[in-house]
Amino acid sequence: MSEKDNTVNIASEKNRYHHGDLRSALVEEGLKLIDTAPVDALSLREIARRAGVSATAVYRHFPDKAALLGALCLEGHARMAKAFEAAMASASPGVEAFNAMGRAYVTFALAHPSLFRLMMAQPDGPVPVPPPSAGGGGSDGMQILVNAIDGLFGPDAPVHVREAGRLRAWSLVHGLAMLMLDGQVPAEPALIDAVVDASVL
Amino acid sequence: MSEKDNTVNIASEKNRYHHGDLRSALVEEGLKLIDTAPVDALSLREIARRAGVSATAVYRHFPDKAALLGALCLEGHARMAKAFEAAMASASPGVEAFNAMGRAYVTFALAHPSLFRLMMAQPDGPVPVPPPSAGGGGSDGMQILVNAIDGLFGPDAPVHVREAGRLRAWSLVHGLAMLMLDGQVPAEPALIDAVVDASVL
DNA sequence: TCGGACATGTTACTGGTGTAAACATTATTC
DNA sequence: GAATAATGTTTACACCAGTAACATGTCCGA
Repeated sequence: MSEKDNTVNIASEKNRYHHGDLRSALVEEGLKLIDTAPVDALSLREIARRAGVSATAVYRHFPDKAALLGALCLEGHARMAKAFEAAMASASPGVEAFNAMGRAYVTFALAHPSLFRLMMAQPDGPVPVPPPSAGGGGSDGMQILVNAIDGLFGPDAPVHVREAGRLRAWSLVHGLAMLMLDGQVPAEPALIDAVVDASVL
Repeated sequence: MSEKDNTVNIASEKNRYHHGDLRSALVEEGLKLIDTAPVDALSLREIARRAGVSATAVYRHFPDKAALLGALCLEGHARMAKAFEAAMASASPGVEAFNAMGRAYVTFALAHPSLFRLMMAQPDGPVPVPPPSAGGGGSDGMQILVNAIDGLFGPDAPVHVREAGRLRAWSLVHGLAMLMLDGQVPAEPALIDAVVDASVL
C-alpha cells in the first residue's frame, strides 16, 4: 500500500532511472503524436524521445512497433465507441439514429485521420461493425450500432437481408470517410449529409 | 534515325554505363514490386537494385520518391480504365452496366491492393469518378463510368440528385474495396454481389 | 573530326529509422 | 541483506531517402 504510493511519488520526480509507468506514457505520447501527423511519420524513436526515454526502452513494454500501434488502436476504438454513444444519445431511435451514427463515423474519421486509418489497417483489432457472418457482439459498445442498423430492416427481415444492409451501410460511410481522408472528395458537411441522409439504403 | 536505332541497340546490351531507358525500367520494376508487396515496403533503393542501377540514379529521372510513385499511379489509372472499359463492354447499358462497373472497381482493388491504395492516396492524381462539383471530364476513359451512373437517374433528374448519387455509388464501392483490402471484411465474391447488386442506390 | 556541353550514371556521406545484444540500475522477494 | 527479476541505457547493425562531388558516355557545333 504505502510502498505502492511511494512508487508513484518517486515516479513523479524527474531524472530517475525507472520511469514509473512508461507503458502508459508511451501510449499517451503516441496518441498525441498521431493526431498531428500522418501515420508513416509516427516513429518509435520520436515517441520514446517525447516520453524522455531511450529509443530501445520501448521494447521492454512492446515486442515491436506494431504492438505499440496496436495499443493506440485500442484506445482509438474506445474513443470511437464514445463518439457513437454520444451520437446515439442525441437522436431518436429509427432512421434518425442510423443517420446520426453514419455522420458520427465520418466525423470521427475526419477528426482523427491517422488514428482512424491505423484502426482500420489492423485486421485483427476490434471492428466497429462486425462483418456479416461474424456472429455475436462487436467491440466495446458497438452492438448498439448494429442494433440501429438492424432496426431499419425490421425484426422480421431475413438474416441475409439484414447482414447485407449492414455491410452496405458500413461500406457507404467507410468509403466516404476514406475518400475524404485521401482528399479525393472535399470534406464538406453538405456532402456527408448527401450520402448519409439518403432515405433508401 | 539510324542513330536512334543504334542507341536502342546499344541500350539492349548489358553492363553499359548508360542504361538506355532507365525511367521506363524503373516504373516497370516499381509496378512489378508493388503488386507483390505492401506499399510501405516499396523502397526506392530496391527498385533501383532490380533495375540493376545505383540507388541515386533514380534522382536523374524523378525529383524524389513521391514522383516515382506518382508515375506508378499514372500507369495504375490506365490499367483501371482498361478494366472499366472491359466491364462496360460485356454488359448491357443501364443498371447492369452500373453494377458491372462497381464489381470492376472492387475487383481491381483486390487484384492490385498496393497500387490501388497508392492511387487513392494521391489527392492530385486523376480520379476514377470526378467528385460532385468537379465539373467536366474525369481521367482517361472514366467519363463512361460517370455516364453509366448518371444514366441510372435519367437525364431529367436534377443535377444535385445525380451528383449525390454519384458520390454515394463511389463511396459504396470504395468503402467495400477498402474494408476488404484491410481485412475487415472477407474478400468473398458473394459479399461483393450483396453490396453491388442492390436494386436501389 | 575534334572538343566542349550536357545528360546520365557512380561513389561517399548525412541523418533518419526499427531492432538485437550486452550492460546498468532499480525493485522485489526469499 | 543478497539473489533475482524488471526496466532502462549504450552500442551496433542494416536499411532507408536524399545531397554533393565525381565519372562516363552522348551529342552538337566549330
